[in-house]
Amino acid sequence: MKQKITLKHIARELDVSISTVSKALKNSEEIGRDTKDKIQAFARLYNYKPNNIAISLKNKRTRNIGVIIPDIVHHFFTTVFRGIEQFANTKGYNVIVCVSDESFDKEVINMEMLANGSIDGFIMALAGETQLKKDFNHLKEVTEQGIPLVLFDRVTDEVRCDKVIINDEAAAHQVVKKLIKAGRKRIALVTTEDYLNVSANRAEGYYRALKEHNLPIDEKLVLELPYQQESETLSKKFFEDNKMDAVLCVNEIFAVKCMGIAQKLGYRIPEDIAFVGFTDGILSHFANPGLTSVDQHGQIMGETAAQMLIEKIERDHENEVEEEIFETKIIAATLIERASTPKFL
Amino acid sequence: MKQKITLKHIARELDVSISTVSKALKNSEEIGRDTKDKIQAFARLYNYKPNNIAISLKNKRTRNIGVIIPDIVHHFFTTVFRGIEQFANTKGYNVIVCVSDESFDKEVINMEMLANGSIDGFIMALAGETQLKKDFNHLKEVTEQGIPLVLFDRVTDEVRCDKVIINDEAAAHQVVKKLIKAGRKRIALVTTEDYLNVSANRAEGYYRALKEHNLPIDEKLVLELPYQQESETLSKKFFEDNKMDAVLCVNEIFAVKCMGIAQKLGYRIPEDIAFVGFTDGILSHFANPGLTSVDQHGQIMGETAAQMLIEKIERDHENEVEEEIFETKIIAATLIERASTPKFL
DNA sequence: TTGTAGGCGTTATCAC
DNA sequence: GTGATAACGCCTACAA
Repeated sequence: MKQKITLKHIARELDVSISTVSKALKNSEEIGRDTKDKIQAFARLYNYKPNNIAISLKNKRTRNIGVIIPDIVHHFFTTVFRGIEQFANTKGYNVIVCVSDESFDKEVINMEMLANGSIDGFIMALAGETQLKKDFNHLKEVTEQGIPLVLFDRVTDEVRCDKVIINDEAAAHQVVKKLIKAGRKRIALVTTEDYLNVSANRAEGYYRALKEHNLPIDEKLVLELPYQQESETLSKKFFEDNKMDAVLCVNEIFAVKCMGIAQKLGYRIPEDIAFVGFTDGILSHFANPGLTSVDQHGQIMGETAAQMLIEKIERDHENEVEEEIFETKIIAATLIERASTPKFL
Repeated sequence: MKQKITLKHIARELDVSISTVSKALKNSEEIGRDTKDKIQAFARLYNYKPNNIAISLKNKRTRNIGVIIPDIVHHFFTTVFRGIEQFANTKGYNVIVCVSDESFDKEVINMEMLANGSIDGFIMALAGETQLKKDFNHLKEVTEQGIPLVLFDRVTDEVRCDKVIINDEAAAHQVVKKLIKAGRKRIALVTTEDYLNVSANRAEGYYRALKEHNLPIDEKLVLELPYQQESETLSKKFFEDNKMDAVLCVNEIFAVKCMGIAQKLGYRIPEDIAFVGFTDGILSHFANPGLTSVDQHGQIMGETAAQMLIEKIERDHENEVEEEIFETKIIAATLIERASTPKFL
């Protein structure tokens, strides 16, 4: 087992000082040709690589970015993560991921852990519990310490930091409008409890479109399902009890489930009922019929977040002074049309 | 912006030495009650937290584990990752993820990057390109440096290290046997190019079952699809040109695609053709009909890998000496039966 | 051209 | 009881 070699080892072997070695390996002009050659050859031979930790300590920067997301087994977050990872990598950053599991406590613990020097900045989407609790002190502490933070998707107005979101409200609004123009009149909404800001925004877009077209708002056509739990009976009852000709779901899982139920009840899709989901993932793609779905461009969101974060990190590192300017970037969602809706114009 | 406070700051403020502060915060018996109280109170007030990087440098351990996987937007890997992350977290470890994107070069770069002090050990699944190239020097170097390594799923015999795999061969064998017992005679296999060891193993199980039951092996019933690429035409032709009554696919995406094609061609599932996939993910669950699928227990695999790795890390850290004993743990896959197959006994 | 010294933040050993 | 010192591995301003 050949241990990692350090500057000290090289210095001892070659009988020079540590700083000479350090400079030689940086090809400094200060050092003489022969010594440089000798040292560089030796370093190559023993495959010397500087120790990241030591450099981090010295430079007070780790080139790690911390990502905290509610769930990793979830297409959207996974996609965002890929965007973050890819962009970060091109800039020489590594990514440390922690999963909050929708739990406030885990989010806090993970943040504190990483904030003690492990990372140069955070990218995160709030846990459901955090949004419910509306307690953002852990975020505020981190930003007060001068650690850059970028929130995406699940964000809050109560923390001053950079944000990346999609235009949920507008996307939902546009979808419903298209459904109305296609002649649908009884349009249902299947959503989660509304403490998730994204669901709330999508619901608003839904309501706005109905109002604009003078369609009655029928609360019976709005179904709230528990987030990430089976609830077959609730949804079944919903479709048995109500007549509708279109359904907007705030995620693709709800959409695919509901399509299945509707199909079992004998409805034809999209002739009798049209379906639209959010999160254009693998399910939408392979559903039968294919599910028309709002693509949230997770990867772009991730890249954008990573870019904003890294820019801030590097700016902080150069200028001591810091004018606190925060941006919120909005990614435009796009509708992917498939067979679960009639052709829109 | 209140900067992070260090031992030094506390020492200066309270006019004691750094080592006194360090000891006081560890509640050392050496330090007097009053000084301890004073220091602890001050530390709490200013929310002192030791700097992870400094501790890492001192202790030569980071409490980070490096995970390198071919793809994160992939249900199986995601599930494994969740297992790793959860287990690691309970043991106080963080996880740094790098995605190799099936590329040999990226795998090498990422490994080298992390190996320079950023992590205490690796968990990884080999990139497709690496398996094709059969070049494992980067793995060998890392293990020679004494960094623990656990391979999972995509493993190789050429590297001596701990491994976690599922019994792919046996699982495929069992599935095919069940299909035969259910009266199926022309059983097809849809697989990837065979440099992916998992696909190769599954194919072997398939062949073995056929042989054991004296069924002819018809190479026309074996379809090799390019990994992760659309290939609608290839598969369509396959179903048009061949008669079969069952299909085993090495992943759920292939299975769902094929089911769709078969359905369009007018076959009833499972009456005319039964379908079984590997990777019991979201697609199998929501497919129509539900896809019978081999559950690879990704999460358990991840937990197991993390446990093996962390045990080795901690053992290494205590005993200087190291007897090189490597294990390969085999996770038993289980078959999740759904509507795409006839009821098995 | 090369080396010394100090520091990044922490801990452990040993001296006072 | 408390503090000085050295060390982890690296970098750099300054001396020689």
